[in-house]
Amino acid sequence: MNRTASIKDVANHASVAVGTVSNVLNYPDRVSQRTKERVLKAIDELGFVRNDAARQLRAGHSRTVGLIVLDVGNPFFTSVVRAAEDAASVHGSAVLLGDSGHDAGREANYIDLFQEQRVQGLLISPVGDVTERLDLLRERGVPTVLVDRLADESRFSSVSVDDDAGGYLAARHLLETGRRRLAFVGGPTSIRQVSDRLQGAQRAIKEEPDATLEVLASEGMTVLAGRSVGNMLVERGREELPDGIFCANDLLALGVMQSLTMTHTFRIPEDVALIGYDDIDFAVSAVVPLSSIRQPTEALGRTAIELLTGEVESQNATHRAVVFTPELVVRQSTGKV
Amino acid sequence: MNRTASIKDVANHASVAVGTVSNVLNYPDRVSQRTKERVLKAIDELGFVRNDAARQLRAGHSRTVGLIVLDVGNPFFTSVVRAAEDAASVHGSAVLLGDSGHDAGREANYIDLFQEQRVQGLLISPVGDVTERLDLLRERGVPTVLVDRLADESRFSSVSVDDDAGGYLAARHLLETGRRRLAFVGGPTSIRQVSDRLQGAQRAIKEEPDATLEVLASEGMTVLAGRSVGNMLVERGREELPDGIFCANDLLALGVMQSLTMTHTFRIPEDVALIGYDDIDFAVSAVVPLSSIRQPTEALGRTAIELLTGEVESQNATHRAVVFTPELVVRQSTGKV
DNA sequence: TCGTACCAATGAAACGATTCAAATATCCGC
DNA sequence: GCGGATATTTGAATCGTTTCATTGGTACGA
Repeated sequence: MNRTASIKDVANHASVAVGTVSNVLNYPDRVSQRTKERVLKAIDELGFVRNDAARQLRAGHSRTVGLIVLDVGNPFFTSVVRAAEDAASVHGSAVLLGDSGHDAGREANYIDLFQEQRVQGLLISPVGDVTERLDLLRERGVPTVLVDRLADESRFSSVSVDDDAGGYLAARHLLETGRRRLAFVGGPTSIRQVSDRLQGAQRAIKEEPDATLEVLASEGMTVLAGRSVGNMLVERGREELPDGIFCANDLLALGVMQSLTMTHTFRIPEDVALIGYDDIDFAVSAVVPLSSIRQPTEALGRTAIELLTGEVESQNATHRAVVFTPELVVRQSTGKV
Repeated sequence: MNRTASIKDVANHASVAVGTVSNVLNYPDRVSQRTKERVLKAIDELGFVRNDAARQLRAGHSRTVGLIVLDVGNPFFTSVVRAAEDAASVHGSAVLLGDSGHDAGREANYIDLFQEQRVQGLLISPVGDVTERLDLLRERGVPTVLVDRLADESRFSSVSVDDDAGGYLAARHLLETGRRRLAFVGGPTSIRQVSDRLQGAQRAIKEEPDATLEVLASEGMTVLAGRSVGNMLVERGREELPDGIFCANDLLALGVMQSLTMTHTFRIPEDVALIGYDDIDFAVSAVVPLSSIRQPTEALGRTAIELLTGEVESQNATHRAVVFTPELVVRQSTGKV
């Protein structure tokens, strides 16, 4: 088997020194036209491909950035990943993607792997409290940016989305379309996102003296959990029904929608308005297109890379915690009555 | 800034030779207990982390495998990726993931990147016809396995799922539950998956003399496309309605289901049975839980890695095209009447 | 005491790229 | 045709690891 050609083989084949070949690759202007052509021809004929390991050994660092997310299957992260890849490629870096799947062990494996790869920096949506691990990384010169988690600015930079603001936005929208007896569906409240969104909603309610907010705890954040909450509402009957429902994510909202429409008891949005959170692809193609709160995932990914690049370039850059504000997407499910 | 410690620093700190440190790392049995302890202590104190670039430069190859998929957001691929990662880690390799997003340019970038990284091999779900590119790779000693595409066994190994068999399975199931006037929804037929699944369905129909299959072309494979087909069926009225519908994917099926149930004109499965394809997460939580055809994604990912590992180890292994058979998942939407 | 095994530890060479000081070639004006 | 400036090319040194032939020690039997 013919081992892949090295820069030395190219140099021999083109009858030049190895340094010249390297210059053709990295500083084409330093090389005369004639020589350049000869070298490029040799590269082509031998099918030469740079060996990144040697490059990076000499350079002392790689041109890659590590990114560890909780779940690549989650559209939220998929979108963040894509934006990060695009932003990184602008800086001439590639992204090494790791999926921890909410598993601290897998997460640790990726951190180790990325350290061995000498990534320039790490973007991580951490499973639990890994700040100690990350402190260690930082001491070793691997800057880290937390994704979708607010960080103590004295230690790390971070990019996150303001869930309280999102909750406010959703509730405020229901109020502005004339609803007064609101309900919040979500759970368990131990999930930070759930409690923050609820808190935002409560803040909006306080601004309207005649408005009320009832909290309906769900068992998880799935379609089925939403459906059982919905069934419960249907049994209550028209008198007791809220006129606006805010679900902590779109899956719950779709479940609630199924219960309400399936039994033909209530109409959306005439009898009750419904709004979700996350703006997943399905929201637009629900039976009644679902209003939702969209998170600026592209901005998250892009900004994460930019913060990281900043820290890579100047070692003692101060850290920044960037918080994005989500956006209201109005569809038929919260239409005016 | 204190540069990360090298094996040389560890050797000095522990007063041993570099070779000994290397042995502690790679062949612990060759080193005496006392020395091993001293070295490990030094490693710990200096926070030494292996430099993978140097390792791989010396070794001549990396311990990574490249995997390029069409869309990481697609649950099908997400699952394949996860299985591949797990299988690779058993072999002590890591997976570098690339998302081409159906874009030939991005795909080419990843191929280049992975080649520079000297991946051991490449798993790819190709955008178009990249067999020429891949032939080149093969010549340069980078074995390649095609994923979700049947390959000419004389050139490449591949793992794929038998869509014809899946189509047969779906139609056969409808027939076995007593349906006779079937409809196939899907399009455009230029998509191989669509035509294969249709072909399988037609095969099943031929086995039942009194059964018919009508083909309803859809504009794409989305929920909305399904809904417009569904609306068309509703307008036809009860006389003309098929009693079993097979949709080329679950999104279409969900759209059809919305149309039929939303108008309260027809009941599923009493008036018409409905089956989809892919068994996405949503299938189970549809208004009427959707029967579907599940593809063995874990087996795909695992087998892809195994085929690749085989080719990595013995250069001139013969190629194999492994075709998996999908599986029927019965839920309420095709219940017996 | 010597010879033979065997076990541990050593350290130079190699992997393939980049860098940079030094050597050489080319060009210009006179 | 020359001096000096500039442009091009050269090749040894370097990055951090693994490998492996060699050396140094220790134990044992004769």
